[in-house]
Amino acid sequence: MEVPLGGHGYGSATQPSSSEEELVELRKGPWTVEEDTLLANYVSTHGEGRWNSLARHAGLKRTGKSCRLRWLNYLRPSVRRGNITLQEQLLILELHSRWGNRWSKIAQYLPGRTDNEIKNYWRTRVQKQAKQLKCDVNSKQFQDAMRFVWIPRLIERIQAGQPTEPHALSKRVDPNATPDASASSSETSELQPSSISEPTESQDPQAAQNGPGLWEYGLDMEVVNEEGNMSWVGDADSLDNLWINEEDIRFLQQQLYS
DNA sequence: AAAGGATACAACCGCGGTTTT
DNA sequence: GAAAACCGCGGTTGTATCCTT
Repeated sequence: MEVPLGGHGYGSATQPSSSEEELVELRKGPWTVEEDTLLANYVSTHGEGRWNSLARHAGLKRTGKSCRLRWLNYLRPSVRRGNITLQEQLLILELHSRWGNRWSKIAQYLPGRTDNEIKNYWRTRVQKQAKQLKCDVNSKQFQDAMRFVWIPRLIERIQAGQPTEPHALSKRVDPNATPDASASSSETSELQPSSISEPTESQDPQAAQNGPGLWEYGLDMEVVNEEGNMSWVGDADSLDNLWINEEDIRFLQQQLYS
């Protein structure tokens, strides 16, 4: 499948801005099988790095940046394929709460997953939830919703689908929560309702119309006030116990990659 | 079955930091 | 020490595919 230069809406081919070599039309857009083969063969022989010269010596009419991205996000043998598992979702949520959009740093904790993949996951899944709640993904209320609802539910489902020895994680899960029937599937990328609490009238009816959001996942908190702020049931100290710590992260990584 | 919308993912761009010349 | 080149990161966009109406 040959892709014409400048195709696929990525703009026309560009010229190297600072090269003293003859002007070469650079390709953009999707990579062809031939290009992938060239790149993979070259890297396997000469190793990674020095991407600009690599691109030239490999005979690729691509920028070094493009080659690097293609290798790291797609061709590299260690790239992990398939759905983001529950454990990985949990790690992403947890680590993002600590570091924000430091995708490459987060990716370090998920071997085989690329920063691009994690970033895409965040945008498509997590930001969707925030949108449904009609709040900013970085807002306090959404952070709290993740921290006190989403993450505990994920832990719950991981535990339910993993009949192993109880771990410290389980202590942090809401004891009143009931594992849902679909919890054994680790491939499901969408959260399933477990102990469902119906949205109240004071919650956004539009959000309820838009399908299951965090409200449907057993949100154990008080209603939204006039300012759109949520106040939580329970004191902060007890809720802090729901948070997972470094040990938990190591545990999850062991579960994932052992 | 077709059209339109939503979703997932690959790839580009700009920018800032680091290394090399 | 300065300039150029390189590298990596995060944000954004385009498109193929799936889903809904």
